[in-house]
Amino acid sequence: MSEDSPIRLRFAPSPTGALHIGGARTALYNWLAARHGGGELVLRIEDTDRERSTTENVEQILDALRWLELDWDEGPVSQAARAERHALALQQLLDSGAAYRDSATAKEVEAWKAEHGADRGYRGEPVDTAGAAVRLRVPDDGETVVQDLIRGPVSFPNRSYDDFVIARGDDSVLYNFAVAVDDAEMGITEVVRGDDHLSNTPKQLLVLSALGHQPPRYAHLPLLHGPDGKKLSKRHGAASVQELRDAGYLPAAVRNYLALLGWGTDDDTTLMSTEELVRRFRVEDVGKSAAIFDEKKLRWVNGRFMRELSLDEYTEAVARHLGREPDERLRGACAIAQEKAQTLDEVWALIGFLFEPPVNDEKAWRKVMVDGALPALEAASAALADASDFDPEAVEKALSPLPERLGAKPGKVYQPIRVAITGTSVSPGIFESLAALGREESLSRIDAAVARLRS
RNA sequence: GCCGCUAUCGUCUAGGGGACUAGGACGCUGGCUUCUCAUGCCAGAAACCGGGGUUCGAAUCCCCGUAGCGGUACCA
Repeated sequence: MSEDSPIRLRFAPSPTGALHIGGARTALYNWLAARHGGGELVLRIEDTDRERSTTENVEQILDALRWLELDWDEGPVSQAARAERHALALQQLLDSGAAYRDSATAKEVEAWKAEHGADRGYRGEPVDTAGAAVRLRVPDDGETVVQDLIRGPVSFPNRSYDDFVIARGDDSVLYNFAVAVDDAEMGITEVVRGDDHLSNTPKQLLVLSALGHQPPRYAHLPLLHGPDGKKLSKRHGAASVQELRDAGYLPAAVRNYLALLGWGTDDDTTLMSTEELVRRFRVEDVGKSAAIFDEKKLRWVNGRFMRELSLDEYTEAVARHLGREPDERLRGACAIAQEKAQTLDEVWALIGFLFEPPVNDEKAWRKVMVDGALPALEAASAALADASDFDPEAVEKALSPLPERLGAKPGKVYQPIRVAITGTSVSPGIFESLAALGREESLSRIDAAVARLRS
């Protein structure tokens, strides 16, 4: 990259629905490259397909970007809104003869190719019928070379490309034309996008050259696949950014994990703050091969980020996810659960008993409420009733003599208490859980369990 | 079909001619810690797609296969 002029990148999603993980990674890489290089990021919405480009779809993408905390310096600019600029550029090519009108149908193009060979692109004859599509003239000789930051030079023989259509019969322009014009006119210096665009790049280069524009630098990112090795889609679980949010992942963890999909730094750094990501990221270091999205590793990364949050940040995140108020009660609950959850979604299973009656886990009851449970609960009830105080330390002090006194292993004493107060066999530490529940409610739940065991 | 891209543990990757007995991370297995579940710590199993070259020497460079993926629309 040249050091003298500021870089300018763009993220240009087409609003065909939710922002998928692949698109999110492309956005992230653009953002990281812009921030790393002290450049600018433009958000452009590729909405020239008016059928699919609804305002809801655009809103979804903006939402996803905001949730990921990826900001942009300019836009969102609508590609469709730049139609006059496109029309001007189109006219320029028509006037110079670089493009021409051709009324050939798909069938006729196919027939032409059958006649001229499979590796030969279609070449049409100009007609002056209004309402005919506009094609760009592609040379028969030579090759068009994409200087790719990730792959190096990639050359494509010109003769294998059709004189491709750049505008429909109604003169509305097509993607490969609009992109080339917009990138040039918006002063984009680096185009960082998915690998699926590599084969389209020569077309954009041809348009740029016909228009007399300098091309930007390109970087084509390897695609993301699902666990089955196929292109990532809804079938693969959390495939969109909003699904990631709903599953209880933290934006910073998602950024860290996504950055690692196709890019690595040294041989032993995995967990990175966003500042560190910005500092270390270079498009040139992105790998060449497709990566598989692995939610297991995301979960681990997320768990690490969750545990590093301050209690206030943690409570805030949990509250937002649960749709509750981040009050003192929730804060106390979070304090005893923070070490145990990998996603925000898992927190409720751990702390729900503090806000609701015990759950009804029959399996846990049958497993734990066996011989010895009744005396243990009776003894615990008495000890807790007599406890001097009810903070975790006092509760522990009251309960810890019980196993020895009853001649039982600690688990035989604590598990029945756990099932009595939570209804299930998994919870935060038993002393902390009792203290958080409070003496009155704890005793009432333990006594209810005693009553049920006696009946 | 044609044009193109890619190929290291199950997964993400480091490595770019000798430092490779191929390193790290997730996951997995075992152990320790332990009131459950987690966490944390320790240990272990686990890979250079195949074949030819080039070279004293190839995971690394070249060629050919194979496989996967992308493009090939008056979609983006």
